[in-house]
Amino acid sequence: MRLEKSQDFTQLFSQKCAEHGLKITPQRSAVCAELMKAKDHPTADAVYKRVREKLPNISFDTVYRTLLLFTELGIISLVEGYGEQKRFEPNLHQHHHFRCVKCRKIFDFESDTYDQIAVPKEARNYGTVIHKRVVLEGVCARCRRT
Amino acid sequence: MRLEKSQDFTQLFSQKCAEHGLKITPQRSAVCAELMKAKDHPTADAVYKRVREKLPNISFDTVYRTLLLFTELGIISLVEGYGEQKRFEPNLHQHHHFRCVKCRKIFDFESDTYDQIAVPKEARNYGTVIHKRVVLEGVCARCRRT
DNA sequence: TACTATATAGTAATCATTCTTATTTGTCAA
DNA sequence: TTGACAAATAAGAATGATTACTATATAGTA
Repeated sequence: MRLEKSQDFTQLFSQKCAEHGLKITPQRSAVCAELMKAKDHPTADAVYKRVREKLPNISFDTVYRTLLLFTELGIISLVEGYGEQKRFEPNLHQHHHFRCVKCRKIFDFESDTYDQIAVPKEARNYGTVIHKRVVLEGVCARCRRT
Repeated sequence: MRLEKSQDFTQLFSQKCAEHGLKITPQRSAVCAELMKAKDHPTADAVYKRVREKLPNISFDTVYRTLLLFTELGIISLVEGYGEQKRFEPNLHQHHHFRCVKCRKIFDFESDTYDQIAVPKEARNYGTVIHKRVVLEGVCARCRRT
């Protein structure tokens, strides 16, 4: 059975805090509550603006730290790639990416199967697709060894 | 027939410069030459360090501008996502992304077909896959209208 | 309630990116 | 080949996101 989002969050939040001996503060609860409502992929600044409606004195830093903490705890995640330096892609041929989450290296690979998969109707409704890529995240062989 | 990479670049570079009335400078040629050799997905700083071996007086700014220019011209591209503010993902269920290249909005969608596609052998050799996501880039319906 | 480790606010530092300006340099036409 | 000029460059400053620091406040617990 799939839990409701609000249950997911509240449950995960208290569970993870307990597990890691973290305090449940009004700031953390407020950030948690906003994430629960979020239907988008907010930046730290966006979350800060929303939370401030409830807790006008909260600092940006606290929101930011809390978001990173929640990411560590697995309550939320980071959208792949964002928040790092620009990276340039000299390979213009259609290909896909394996990204190492440890060393941040990106490996290219080609796959006819991936190239051929159709764009689902739901996605087509969002707009015109220019480019399609499969992004795999994981730990590369080299990082796995160390 | 697939062109050699060096042909791609040199050809594209002169062609695009001519098309757009851009000057062929030693700096641009040097950046172009480095990209031609690159087998990775370098940051601007990495390209700068490499180019400086040939042109010790080149400024970081010039390398940076040149990379962005080449991206505009379609000689290279940007790896999707990198170089922007962190974005947090409150949706933990397996899903995929449609990203609008204009307004930068990200739309989630679910797809059993996408979930089920196997990881190709080549990619498995790179390391252990933790997460798999299809990233579609395009122009969303709202941006298309304006 | 009092204690203590943890968390917070406020601010400063860092890093990537972008902008500004004075100078230099390709390109093209004479 | 030379001169004119638009375009490009170097150097450094400005901006914006992120991270670090520190004194104060607070949640959790005995």
